[in-house]
Amino acid sequence: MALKYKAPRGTSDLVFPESTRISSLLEVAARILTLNGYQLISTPILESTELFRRGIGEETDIVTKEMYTFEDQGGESLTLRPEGTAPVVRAYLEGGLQSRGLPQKLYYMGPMFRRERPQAGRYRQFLQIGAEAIGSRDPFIDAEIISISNNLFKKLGLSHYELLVNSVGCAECRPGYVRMLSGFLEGISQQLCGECRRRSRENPLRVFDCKNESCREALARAPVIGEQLCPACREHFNGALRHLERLGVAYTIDDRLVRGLDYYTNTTFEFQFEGLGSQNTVSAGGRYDYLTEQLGGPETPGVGFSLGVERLVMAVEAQAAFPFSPERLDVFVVAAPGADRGRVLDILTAVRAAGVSADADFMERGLKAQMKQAARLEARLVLIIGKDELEQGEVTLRDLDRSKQWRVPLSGMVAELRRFLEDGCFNG
RNA sequence: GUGGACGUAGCUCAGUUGGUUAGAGCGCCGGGUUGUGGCCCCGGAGGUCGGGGGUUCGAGUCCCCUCGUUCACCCCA
Repeated sequence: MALKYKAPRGTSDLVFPESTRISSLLEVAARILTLNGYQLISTPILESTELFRRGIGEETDIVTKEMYTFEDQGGESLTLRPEGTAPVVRAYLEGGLQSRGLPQKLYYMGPMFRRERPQAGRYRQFLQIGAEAIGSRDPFIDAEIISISNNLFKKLGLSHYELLVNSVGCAECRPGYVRMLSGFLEGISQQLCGECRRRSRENPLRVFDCKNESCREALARAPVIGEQLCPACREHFNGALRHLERLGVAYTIDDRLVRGLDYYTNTTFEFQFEGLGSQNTVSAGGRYDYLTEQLGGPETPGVGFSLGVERLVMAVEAQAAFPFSPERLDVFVVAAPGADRGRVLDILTAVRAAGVSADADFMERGLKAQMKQAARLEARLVLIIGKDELEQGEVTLRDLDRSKQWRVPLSGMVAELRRFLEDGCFNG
């Protein structure tokens, strides 16, 4: 209990069976992504600090107080990645991926790091699955990006969630809107909570996140971005919505939906779930048409999403029985009196070589304890070898689920194992 | 960064108005005579009661500090 070493705050160890659940979730996600033409990209967990400062925005919470930043021995400032989009765009530029043709459709899975106070659904190291489509401005690809999360949720049997979408405009229309909103906020500042007054100055769009009743009332008549979009943005947004409808993805327009990262333009979206506590966004993202330039590249549009795997797991646990069962051990080899360890090793090796998973006792336990171990591991079969079997050139197989056992000649052992594991019964 | 709740065996928890060697269930290890798991019975290992300080003849029980966990705010995946 008073252990000296513990996992750092906000991090955790993933052990069986959670570890296998996560890996099958990742597999399902990868399949869907691949099905949609996205290819895996893996970028370093470490990037130059400047990449995030420029990419995410100097004034964002992430950059100002949540990054794990340090100087390495050479005096270079590095940061544990707090998100995946900026690194992927950096890799796109650095690797000259545009020469492979556009759009580049890339996905990633891996840990992200943010130094926040942990709570339900929020960790300092967390897993994200994300995808980026770089090079296309077509609203169809916005819809595709959004539908991928939706497909994954459906595949996992999830239903109690809501997709919120909005458009935050572009360099043409957003500044005008922000000025209008600021003006409005000044007028009603008396009615706002201290927190909202601070936000009015620093990041006006965020006032819409306030849960305070009186603030919400005061904001009821606030100008809304949807009404201030320039014609191009309006058309783009409508296009994305039409495509979503065609894809059968249900959405709700939330004209107060604002995302925290500076790079978003046009389409933004969030999938919110019931029953997850206060961190209920499982997947979110949007378009970022200026990010590439921001990072020193040519003007290139892009759109993407990122999905919190731990939150996804919470959603699955809250709503559905987990749709995947872990793979069982096929065979546990038990040494009965008369069989030495060499024999066990020979059989183990032969069975494994045949592609059948197998394990055995490594604690020098007695027969009974070995049986117990086999049961604990939920092996489908126990293979017993002892004096009798050796004398007759056979092995005993025992079906733990049905408590039935039978003998087969050593020469036909592998074939019988395969037959049993396929048919699931002892008598073919 | 702010606030609330909680910290007793690997896990879930008991622990009476502060009183002698700190308990249960589950789990783990072993046994219940010949080579067989799950049920049952018996036995065993395992705790500086998160840590430090204080009050007291005496503290798991009271007080202070500290660390940690957790939930919420903030923010976000």
